[in-house]
Amino acid sequence: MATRTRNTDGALSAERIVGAAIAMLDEGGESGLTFRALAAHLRTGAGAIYWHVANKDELLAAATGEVLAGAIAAEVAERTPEDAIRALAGGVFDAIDEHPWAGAQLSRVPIQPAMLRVFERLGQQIQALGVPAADQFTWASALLNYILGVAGQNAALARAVEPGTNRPEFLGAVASGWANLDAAEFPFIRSVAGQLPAHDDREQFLAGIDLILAGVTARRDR
Amino acid sequence: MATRTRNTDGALSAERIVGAAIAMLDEGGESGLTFRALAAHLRTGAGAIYWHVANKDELLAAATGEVLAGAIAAEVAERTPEDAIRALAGGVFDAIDEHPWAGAQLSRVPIQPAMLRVFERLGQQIQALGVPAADQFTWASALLNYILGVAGQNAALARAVEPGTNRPEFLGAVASGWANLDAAEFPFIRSVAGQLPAHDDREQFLAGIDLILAGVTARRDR
DNA sequence: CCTCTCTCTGGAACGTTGTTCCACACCCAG
DNA sequence: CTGGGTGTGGAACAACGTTCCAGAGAGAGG
Repeated sequence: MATRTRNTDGALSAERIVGAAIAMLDEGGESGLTFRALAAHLRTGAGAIYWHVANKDELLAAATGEVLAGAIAAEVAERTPEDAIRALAGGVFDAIDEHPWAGAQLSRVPIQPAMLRVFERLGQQIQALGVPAADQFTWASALLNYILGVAGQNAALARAVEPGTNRPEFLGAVASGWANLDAAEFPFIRSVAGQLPAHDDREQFLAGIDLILAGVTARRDR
Repeated sequence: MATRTRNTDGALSAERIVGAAIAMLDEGGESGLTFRALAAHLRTGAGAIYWHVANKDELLAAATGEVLAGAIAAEVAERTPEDAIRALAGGVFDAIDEHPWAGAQLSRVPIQPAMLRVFERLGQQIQALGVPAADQFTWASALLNYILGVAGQNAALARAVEPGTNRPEFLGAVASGWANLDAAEFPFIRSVAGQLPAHDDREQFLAGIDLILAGVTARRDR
């Protein structure tokens, strides 16, 4: 019944473990987080970590939730529902752009607590837009799935680029590959290859959000 | 210079390996494919497989490409561009719904050859819809990312449900969890929880496609 | 003050994985 | 007949997530 907290300064805790995990994931990517390296980084053993964290999946989920917390905490209550959705989606994008491993996690597991909050916010704004009740679930899910798709592709790109080259160099190589595809079979991809290296990911992501929002208002007013 | 093919009947080949890999992935999910089990299934050793396949990533990519080939081969040249996009997206959905592991692969790696063909088809129909040149790349990417997001979530759900329960039972449990969330914080999710167990994934996916297409025509005619 | 117990630690050990290595069989060209 | 390239399969390696366990440390109760 007594105070069972023995938290001295240097003690292990779930928070310290998650924090160290985030640091290692940011530095070494998804493959940079192992229990051995994490234990070494915390100057302890692998077994001690399991006292505070059930397994690696839970650790990844906690790290992703932590990284997304900032994007979710942002206030709304201002401007239009469209702007609120844009701000929320942009915040999520910034988080997964800064921590690509979190994007991979989001698109790999079913909806987890942090993303459930995002879904709730999206749904509330969809409701505020006056969408018929029968369409709210489907249209909010469309927004969520689009966000998750971008999250996964962002992480995939980050994983593919990391070796030695930098991003524009990598995209330039992909673009020249696209430009050399068969002209009869890939006319569209050849025509857009030039836009690939210079395009702004965040801007393109938000343009997709706007496209879906345009569909929402068009269908609602049908 | 001579015919260097020694292909007798029981010999190993990349095609046989990919075929066996697909069978094992379909039966045991993403964790059901190991080089040892694959070697045993093919009555050979793990080392022999590496003569025909570079590594596991390449094997997964080939298996995913094979599974998507049918969806890509479907003809177009009929009806409206909207219908062509719906048919293509529906074909991709059917493939990843039947082989969830392929959906996970698509959302985990950068665009690969099979998906590049899907992107090409999407872009051609976006062009056929009369979309301004400056928006074609972005809007086709929006469609692709939405498809990839659904692919990833489908795979995540399939991985979460497999233990012993079946799908409606699992979704019912998730829905009752949603219904018991805090009323003040999660009004939207509580209001849509009832739709979760009975909803049709394919129908909802195509409704999302329609939503984006509505945005395309609305923005185009702005 | 002693001792019991519960929390927490850290390193060894286990089983499995992807991958590499290598000795060896097979078969066609010379 | 014989050499070398093509293909095979099983042993071996390094790394991983996870489990196990002996024990340190501190507070509670006698």
